[in-house]
Amino acid sequence: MQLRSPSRNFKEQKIVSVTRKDQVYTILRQAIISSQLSPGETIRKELVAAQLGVSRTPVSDAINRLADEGLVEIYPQTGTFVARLWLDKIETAQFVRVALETAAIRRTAERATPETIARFRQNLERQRKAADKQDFEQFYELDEALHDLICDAAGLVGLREIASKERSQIDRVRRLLLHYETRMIETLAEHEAIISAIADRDPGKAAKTMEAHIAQMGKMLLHLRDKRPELFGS
Amino acid sequence: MQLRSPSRNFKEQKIVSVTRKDQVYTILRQAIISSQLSPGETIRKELVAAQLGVSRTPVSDAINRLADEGLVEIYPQTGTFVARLWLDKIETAQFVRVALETAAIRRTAERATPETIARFRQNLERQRKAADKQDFEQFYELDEALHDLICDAAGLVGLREIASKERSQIDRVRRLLLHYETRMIETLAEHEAIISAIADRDPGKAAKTMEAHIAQMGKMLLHLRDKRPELFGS
DNA sequence: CAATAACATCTAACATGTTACACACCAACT
DNA sequence: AGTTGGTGTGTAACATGTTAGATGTTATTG
Repeated sequence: MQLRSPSRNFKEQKIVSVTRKDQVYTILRQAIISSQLSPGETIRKELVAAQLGVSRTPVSDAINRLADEGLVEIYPQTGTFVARLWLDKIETAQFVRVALETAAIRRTAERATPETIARFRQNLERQRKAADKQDFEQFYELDEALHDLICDAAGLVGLREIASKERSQIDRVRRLLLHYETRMIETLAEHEAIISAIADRDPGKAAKTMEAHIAQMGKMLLHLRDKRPELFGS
Repeated sequence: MQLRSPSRNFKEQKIVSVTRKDQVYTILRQAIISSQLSPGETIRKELVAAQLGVSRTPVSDAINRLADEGLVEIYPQTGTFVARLWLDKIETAQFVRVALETAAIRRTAERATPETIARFRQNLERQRKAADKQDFEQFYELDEALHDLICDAAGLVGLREIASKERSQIDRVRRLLLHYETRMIETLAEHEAIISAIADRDPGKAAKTMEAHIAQMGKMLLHLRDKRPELFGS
């Protein structure tokens, strides 16, 4: 009857309520990005619900969110599938990624403290070790951590989440291109260029490297499409 | 029993299935951005469902999506509210907007045909007329249409949707700042600068204008916060 | 009288039942 | 044989019932 005063009264800060749908979302997202679930594969909500011991509702909610993110394709009254790879969408995601990241780097370069840069370098150090050991999993974990660090260093609330979401397509593609083992070295070189650029306060330099890197990735994607066309759409 | 072959068989192109949740989403989003629903206001799912003649399910789905978009705040087991204005989040949204838009403009400038530019100018023409008539509604409609045109001209699939989503916060703020009637003229000037920059293939020029514009908007937001603090969070 | 604990109330989260529709399959017809 | 139309099946979309928890209020206790 009496409406509660609009939220001024309660916790202003976002409560990190981990609901079931959040958990399901996290699990499925991880499975998709890590390619445990392959592009094109059917997702059976009911089965997922049973396996996770929840009802269909939180599963549907999680999948809706993943559909927004472009990680699953929902065909009404027909089925839900792990999103296939669409070259044009990947291109767009690359574009958005570069746009956001160069802007973030520009901003970070202006305000990075020595401690921040030290943290970057520490991350790079560990990346190098992971690359030496050919530890893909560890490498990509550090890779994402570095991107998060850069976003955080830009000092913009919520930027990390936005960037992470827009990157999800690309994160997935990267995992699929893992076996092209030269990638890690190249990626590492790119990261070093980015960090140098920040240290030197010359972000334009980093952008150049990124562009070249992406062109390279495009080529490998075409190669992958020849080998495994079933992963691709269109 | 037999799983249908994973989607290779059916329509590859996105089916524009307008489900109820899509409709509810569109209606609510429009209401929020146009400030028919004020920041901080309570949203009663059940009431909305009754008013629209649907069940609670599509309403919940739509609201979840709006929460992802940052247009509503959901407090579990407590209530759902039209998102209040958070200056730091608006700052982030501005950052993302500028990053995406300058990148898009840069790309568009490289590939814009005379026809595309003519379409831009036609839009500007109509904006000027709307500004003369003080027709806010029409003006902002054209404004959004121009941004869409620029995104489309960049030739990247899905970029328009991404940009539009990330802009929603800002679109809402703009409407709230409508009464500062000088805005339309300023916005129009900004748009003219952008289009000139594209025509001259000098996107750097447009970025400068945008920055100034945003600084101006920040000042007005602080003013609004003094006058109507209930619209703001934090 | 202040602090606190029990309670009532309202809501989102969750569970489950129902419906409508897209697609596949097969039969009939040209 | 290729095309068309009817039918069955499985799924997402939708409806509705139930549960858990957050908050405001009131009672209780020191």
